[in-house]
Amino acid sequence: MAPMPPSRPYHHGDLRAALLASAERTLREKGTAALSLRELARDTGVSHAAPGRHFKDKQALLDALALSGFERLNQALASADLPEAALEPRITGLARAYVTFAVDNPELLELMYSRKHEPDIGTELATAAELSLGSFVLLVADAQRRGEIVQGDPEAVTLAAAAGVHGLAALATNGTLRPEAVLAGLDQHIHLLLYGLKPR
Amino acid sequence: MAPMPPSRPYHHGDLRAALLASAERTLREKGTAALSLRELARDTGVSHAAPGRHFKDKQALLDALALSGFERLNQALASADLPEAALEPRITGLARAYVTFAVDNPELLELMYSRKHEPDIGTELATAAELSLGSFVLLVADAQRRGEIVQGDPEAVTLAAAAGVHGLAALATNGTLRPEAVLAGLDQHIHLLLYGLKPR
DNA sequence: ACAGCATTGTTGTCGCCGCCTACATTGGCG
DNA sequence: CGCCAATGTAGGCGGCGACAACAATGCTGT
Repeated sequence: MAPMPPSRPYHHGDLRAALLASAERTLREKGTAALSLRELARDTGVSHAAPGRHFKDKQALLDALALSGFERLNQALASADLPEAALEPRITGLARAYVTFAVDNPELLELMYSRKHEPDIGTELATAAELSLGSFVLLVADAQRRGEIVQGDPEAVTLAAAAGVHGLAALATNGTLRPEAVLAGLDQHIHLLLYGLKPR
Repeated sequence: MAPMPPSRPYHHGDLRAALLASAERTLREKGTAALSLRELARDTGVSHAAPGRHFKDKQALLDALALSGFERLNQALASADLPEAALEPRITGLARAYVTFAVDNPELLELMYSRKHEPDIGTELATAAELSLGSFVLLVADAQRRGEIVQGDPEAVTLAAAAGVHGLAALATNGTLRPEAVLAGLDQHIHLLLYGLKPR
């Protein structure tokens, strides 16, 4: 019998993208710990060393995943922002977009914020991460200009908002809180953030 | 030549505790990823299978580490709480204790909140985690009784405070923010939390 | 005292992993 | 059209987690 002609050409065409797609699928289904380059290669139908041509090591693949995660998160935040809206609906929308992304991509979010990235891509990742905060920075700047928000160090004000939202996302993601409960209580949460815990 | 008599008796005495101590040291120095049962065994001077007698698998060891982490965190929070103090200094003290623990034990904190625990110890861990929130629950209850804090669903109010503090700790821990900067801005952060972002 | 047993530690092995090197195939450029 | 860089393959190395079979030890009941 003549050997079957290979159904797939020797060169894959876009192995890098295929690997990233498969990796993200595995990440979503079985978690970061279950991600192995060899299994990834098997799933993609290439040899166990092929991924090494596109990612110098496993961490490089994780970095690439994290980067694409930030890109999607930033896109989601940008789409959700309503620069013309009043403060409360605007920040609520941003927060909802952030928490929704977190709940939909818990493992990816953990990866994005895991403090173990290669130094070089680290700068690229840091840029993307700062861009995520960018929506909140803009919001605070606009609101301060309109007098809708307390004056004072914009960085501190932004941090207060971002930390609250990120903390909520983290607690919803790591199983401490039920994601639906967090999303359901989001409006109230933002209200408390804006009006404070002290009675007025 | 007669073989050297073993300097250490065949039975270690308290291998479990020794493993946990060594593991936490490694965790602090080289991170979770660098934790291997075999290296742990070597460092402790036992065979590579000995840890298996005390932890059924690697996850069981991680669970035990996380549990001890919660115990120390809860102790730190309990010590830092000043039930007689006014709201703002009291919550600031708690927040400082929480963030300080986070900054001093970043890898451990990540482990504590990693959503990958064995189901059985999971309940034990969940209990310990709820205990951590307990300090904040108490604080909110007291403050509501004294009228120092907004009325309404105590759970929502507690969550607002806890999410803010946890988010701050997370951002300080994962490299997004400089830990010193977070600790330095903590008083202001708590003030914003209490008085809100809206001008009064 | 001591036999029997559960506990705890050891040795050896299996399969999987990440990473490396040497080699094969391919596509593109001069 | 020939050469070279890019991309994929095959094989191997050391380390890992898990398991099984075996050995040393301490405990307990009589």
